[in-house]
Amino acid sequence: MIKAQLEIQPIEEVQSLKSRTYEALKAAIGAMQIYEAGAELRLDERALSLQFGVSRTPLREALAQLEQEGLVRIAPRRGIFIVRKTKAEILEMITVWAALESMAARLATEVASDADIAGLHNLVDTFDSDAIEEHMGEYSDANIRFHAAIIALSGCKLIAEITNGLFTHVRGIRQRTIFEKDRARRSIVDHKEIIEALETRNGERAERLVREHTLKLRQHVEQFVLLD
Amino acid sequence: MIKAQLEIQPIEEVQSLKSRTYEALKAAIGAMQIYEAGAELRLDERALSLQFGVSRTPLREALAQLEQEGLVRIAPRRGIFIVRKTKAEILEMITVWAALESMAARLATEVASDADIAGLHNLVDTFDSDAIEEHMGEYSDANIRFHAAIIALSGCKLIAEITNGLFTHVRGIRQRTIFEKDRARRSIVDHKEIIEALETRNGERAERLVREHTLKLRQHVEQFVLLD
DNA sequence: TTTCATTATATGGTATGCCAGAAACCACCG
DNA sequence: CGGTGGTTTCTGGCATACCATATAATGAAA
Repeated sequence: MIKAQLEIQPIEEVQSLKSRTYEALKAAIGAMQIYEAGAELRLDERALSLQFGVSRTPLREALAQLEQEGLVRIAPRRGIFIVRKTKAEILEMITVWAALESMAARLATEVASDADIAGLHNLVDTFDSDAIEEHMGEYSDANIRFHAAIIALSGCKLIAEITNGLFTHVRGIRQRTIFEKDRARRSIVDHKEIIEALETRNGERAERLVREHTLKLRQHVEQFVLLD
Repeated sequence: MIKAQLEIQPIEEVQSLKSRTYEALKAAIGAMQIYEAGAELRLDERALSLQFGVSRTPLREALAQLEQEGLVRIAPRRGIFIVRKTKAEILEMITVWAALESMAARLATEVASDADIAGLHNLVDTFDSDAIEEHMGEYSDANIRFHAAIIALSGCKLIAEITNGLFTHVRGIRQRTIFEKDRARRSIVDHKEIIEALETRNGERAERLVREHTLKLRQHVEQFVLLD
């Protein structure tokens, strides 16, 4: 079929330097191992301005946004510092995550289609075998995507937005978190139960399972992860 | 008891123009009836800069933060607009609120002191009488404070932070929301049940009651409040 | 040598000016 | 009278210069 229509391409929307700088900074901070001892947590406006090739004005606007988001702290005439979350704050984030994702699961039982729920199996069944410990990296990713999928199934954009924001902070911790073999295996069992609850449209149960699952993570972090 | 100690007052920390402008703008937007028909939603940088008596630079940084927070939308070379939340977005906010406050109630049963829980009675028992409809304004305030108190009792700063952020958006709606007589009365009954669940340290029940209570509000808004 | 005051410098805070794009306006032409 | 093209104006984006303060460096006095 020949297209007689003019190919309208979404116009090359060149974003503002502010937003591009914001994205770049956020990515850079995310990729940084800020919890390593001796990590350089200070940002230099002028140096960054040179590195990004933009003036200080859009850079500062981007920094103001990151400050609002809690990723950096701007100390007047002292410096700009990447924020290291305390363990207590991390635990609170996981708690909030538990609250939101469990609500998402409840919503999913009400609004998600059977097909969409069935799609969750792809993120779990793959790791059905006993050789979980050999695929820790992949499992970790699938784990993340599983939880993101439940949130997506709820159809609640706001929950997705907030948890995304939290993930930005927790991401750094996650890499330090070594999942013990039993945790990974138990996690898969949990996930299967969650899927079952969703499939049977059991909102109460889905909510409870998701909450308890995430609170297990909370307790694990509280007990075994060292910070500060 | 005479204080022999020097009274250390938190030094008059004159904040930056950026943060003061941020606060002022946020308050101004909050006080504005943005959902009135014909409300002026456009902000003019230069005009604001004159009104606040600051240059455009700190003003723009404040606006960047408000944009990050979702209160305004900055359209490049088009204008700066106060964001009007859609009804769907309001409903999502209430949903998130339900998730967070119910988790807060659960936490409160675990960590709050008996005395603090008992303090909740002050925010409910006052309106025990039948003449609720004559004190709608006060009840509305007490209602808000009741829910804020539960969140405070949880000890989770993050939940308080997020719900505060949501409140900024919902505040405008709240004034348009006319609580029917039955809703107010039923609300008080709910609150009493919630207090009882907290007092008996029944986490499951407290969580459920708070969730259902807030979801009632959600349904009410969905059904009766007109937006857009 | 240590300490404290002074000075220098570095760094974020703010003001200002210019630029580019979008919208409004207007005149010309069909 | 209506539409189209050009011009003006309005508005936010960005760069730059200067300012104020915190900190480092320095030197003089104890």
